[in-house]
Amino acid sequence: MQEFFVTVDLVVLTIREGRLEVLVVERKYPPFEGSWALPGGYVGPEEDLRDAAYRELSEETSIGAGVYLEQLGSYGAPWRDPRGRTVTIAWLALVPGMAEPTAGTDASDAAWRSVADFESGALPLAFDHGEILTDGIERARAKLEYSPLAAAFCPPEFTVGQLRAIYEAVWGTELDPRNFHRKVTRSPGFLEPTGRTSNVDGGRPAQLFTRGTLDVLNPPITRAGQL
Amino acid sequence: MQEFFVTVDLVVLTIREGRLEVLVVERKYPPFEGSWALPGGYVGPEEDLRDAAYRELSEETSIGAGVYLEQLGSYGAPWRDPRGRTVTIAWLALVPGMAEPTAGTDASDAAWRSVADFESGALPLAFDHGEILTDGIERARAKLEYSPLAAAFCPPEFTVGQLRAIYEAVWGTELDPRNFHRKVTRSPGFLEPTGRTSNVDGGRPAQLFTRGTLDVLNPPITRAGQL
DNA sequence: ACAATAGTGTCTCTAAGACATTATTTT
DNA sequence: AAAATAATGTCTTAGAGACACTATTGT
Repeated sequence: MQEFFVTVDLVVLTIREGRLEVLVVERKYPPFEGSWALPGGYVGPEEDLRDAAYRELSEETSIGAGVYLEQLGSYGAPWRDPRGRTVTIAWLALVPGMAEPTAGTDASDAAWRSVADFESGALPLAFDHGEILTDGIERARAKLEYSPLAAAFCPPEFTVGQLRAIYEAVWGTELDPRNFHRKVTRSPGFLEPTGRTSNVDGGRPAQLFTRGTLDVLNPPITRAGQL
Repeated sequence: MQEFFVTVDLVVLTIREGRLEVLVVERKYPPFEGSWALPGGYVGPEEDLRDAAYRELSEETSIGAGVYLEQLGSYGAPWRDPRGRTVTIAWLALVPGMAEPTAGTDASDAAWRSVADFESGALPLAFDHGEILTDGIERARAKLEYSPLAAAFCPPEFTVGQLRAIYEAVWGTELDPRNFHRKVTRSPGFLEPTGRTSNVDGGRPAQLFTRGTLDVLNPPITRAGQL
């Protein structure tokens, strides 16, 4: 009965300057020395999988509790790691835009890179991390449709305009501000008004909201068929 | 660096006599001797995860190629298996109703049991397989909404009535036959008419269809708000 | 004839998409 | 004043849900 190494790898996405970005680390030792890879590491002897993912996330960013973290899937092709038979459990984390990566404690320098660069081929990744990242991006894009998850990219209080910017960055589309406003404000439980306002973007001050308690958006926000 | 055992476990669902059923095996050795469990087993030294899942499925049922098989998730709580630190990759398989379980080649007797029994607590499962099955059932229910996956439960040619019975069995609801007919026949790519008809259920002969090429149903079939 | 199931059509209502208009701020 | 963004309202249309009605079989 074969024994395996088990790791967790993280697809950490954020929005910075209106772009969807991913956290990558530079590998300092072989294999793939000098390449970019997803952050991750070995699961501890008595550590739960989610705890391992959360620990790796804490080590690479300044992100604390309350981060959105969901399991993405497992990858275990026989030769995916030349050091030995390794199965990795990939996790998807969505973090607010102001999160800063931590300079590498464990043999890595972490940096935000744009997802557009990855998708154009300008950011090759070590191991099968390209496949994992592709799956993570698609998961995030799909989830925005039927869940209020976009708020996970936002600070605790945010405006409808900021929320719309999240959708536009993740989907790479433009959404009608008026229809979007109607949709999210009239979906009960999506947003909770705080009564406060913000005017950081110029123009009329916008109402500030916090995340509501809704967890499934029905009917969904569709990304097909709008320009 | 800890080494782990890695297994695959299968949530195999089917529809028999209008009921949603799950394939379970009786454990013949400790731990959990005599209990029911999900079918599964160890991943081979040079075996891909999907191949391992497919191999276990073939060993337990008469199902051949073309079965729908998707990864459900990984479960790796430290003490989930008393024999040692084990991570399992769970897979969801949907098989047509006539599939028969194979009497246990590897220390198990396989049987179909109704999901209703499981959900009422009448079918306790070994290890954390109850949690895995709960997740698998929910995944199947959710996927029927926005994918043409229900056809995976059907024989190669089927009627709209048979397809509707799948939805009703999986969701435990009743659907309006006329609205359902309109929905599935007017979703381009969902169904391909064969020109043939069937009248096994009495009444007017029904058109036979095969699965179409569609893979995402937009707009979805909703399970909320209909009786 | 009657029961059963298949299939079509019609009506209402919700919500998406397109877009006009007003409101409130900064420059 | 002009530009920018927020917020509300109107119109059209697609599609869900409810349900009447016709079609074609077996008993």
